[in-house]
Amino acid sequence: MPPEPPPMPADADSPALPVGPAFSPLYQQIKALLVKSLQDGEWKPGEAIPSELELAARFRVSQGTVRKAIDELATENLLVRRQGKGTFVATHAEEKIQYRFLRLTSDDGEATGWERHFLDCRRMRAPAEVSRALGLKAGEPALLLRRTLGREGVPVVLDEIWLPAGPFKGLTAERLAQYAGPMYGLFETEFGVRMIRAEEKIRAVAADAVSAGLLQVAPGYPLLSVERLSRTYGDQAVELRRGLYNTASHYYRNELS
Amino acid sequence: MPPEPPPMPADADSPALPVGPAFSPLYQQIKALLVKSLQDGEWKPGEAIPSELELAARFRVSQGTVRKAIDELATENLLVRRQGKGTFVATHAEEKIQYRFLRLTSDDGEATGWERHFLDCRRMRAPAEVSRALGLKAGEPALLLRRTLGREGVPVVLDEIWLPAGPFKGLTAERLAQYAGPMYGLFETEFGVRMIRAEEKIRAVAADAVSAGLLQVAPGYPLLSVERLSRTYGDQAVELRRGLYNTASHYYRNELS
DNA sequence: TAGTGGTCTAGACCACACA
DNA sequence: GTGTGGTCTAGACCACTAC
Repeated sequence: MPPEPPPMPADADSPALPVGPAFSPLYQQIKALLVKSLQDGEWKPGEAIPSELELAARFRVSQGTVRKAIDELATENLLVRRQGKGTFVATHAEEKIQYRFLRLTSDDGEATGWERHFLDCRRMRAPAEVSRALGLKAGEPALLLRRTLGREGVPVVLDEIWLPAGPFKGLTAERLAQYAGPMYGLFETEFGVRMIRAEEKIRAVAADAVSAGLLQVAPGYPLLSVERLSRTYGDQAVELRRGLYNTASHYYRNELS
Repeated sequence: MPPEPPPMPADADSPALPVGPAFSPLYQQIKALLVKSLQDGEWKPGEAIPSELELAARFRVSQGTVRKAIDELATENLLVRRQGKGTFVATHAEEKIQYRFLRLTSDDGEATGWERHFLDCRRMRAPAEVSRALGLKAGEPALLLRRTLGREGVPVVLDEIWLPAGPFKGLTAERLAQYAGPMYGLFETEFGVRMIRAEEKIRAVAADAVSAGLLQVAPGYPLLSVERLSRTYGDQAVELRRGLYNTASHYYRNELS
């Protein structure tokens, strides 16, 4: 559906409304069309999208307009540009930097990978708070997954992960254990769910008995509580996760500007 | 100093070096010139910089090239664009959103301001760790400032702030107390030090006796420890701060993508 | 050599703010 | 109305990658 060649504001259909004119630049419309193609699976994670000139021809706009749309999608990490090669759909699998969303760094800047250990994966009724966050209907089932991440035999992270049962039908701890690479990579390739962005709420809490046992610390030990709500295209929430981090030899890094 | 009008790569001066050609796009050079003008104080925080056309004429490049340079500085929060009005130097003072770098949010989304209380401001020899972070020479003096931020009479944040004594000569707790607005605003207007970006390292810790007293919690209570290194132009570190946050009814928010 | 993204230009017109 | 930033176009050339 090519938009009108002359860049006109979407014309007001109702003359005396108090709301704004809802003007939308062409490149924003192109951007929305690109997101729709991503959402519809026209291009899959890791694949190249058509070249800028092809897209310009398809949408009947100039290359510069397509470029601006892609630029924004690239800064939002939906796309990745590679000079001389093309523009690619971002992916959590096959990435050099694994665990794109995990902001935990070791005090000594070592780069060894994480030792993963899946505890269990149960299907159950979601608590009201989880249902609300994930937009589930009352009584709709969810999956509760627990796992740890460790370094040199010592557990550092304990994650409790809530997922809507529908899109993740067939997910088991065994399946996760045998998949090499980050969890979000498996979600992409096996369930077609792509994590685009997330919000985290961070607090300091005292370890309860269960968490203390799993993280090998004393009850009451201060832990970082990281509550993450992850979203896919269209800002739809698809994961609620609560991580407990032992920050004795790791820290959560953040950059401000 | 206008760069060469023909956009040529800075020509290789050493033919057989294994290093790259150090090609730098024109708009990056313009960007560097703009940063230099900011650093030299040609335009002060809150002021407007010249229009894009003026800058294009000054640097002998097209408006589009200036635009791209400004775009990047705007996304880095060094400049703020306001359609129809101009482009302005970012400031911590006179901002609608005060405390630009404080990522602490109340559980109920209330927007009441912070109650500030300055405890003391002492000039002293900086510990080695602080000297290293701030790039001070051995024995060079520093200021140690302590303060709390509270809501409804309850302290929530305890900050311990290290500053190089030189640039902040004359800073006292009294002066801070009588200044309305965020501390970084005063740093800008009174000392010409502008905080541009910062890195934070976040951990969970147990309250020690002193902190517990000041934050009105029991010793051992879990607190969020936020260590912030703030930088000014040229990535020079100018502040090392350690905040202890009571996250009983507040959380540190972060967005991932 | 061909194809991709990256840079740069020049000019037109639009949306917004302010006097 | 004038000046500002914002959008859009068309075309040229450069840098990088792969064949």
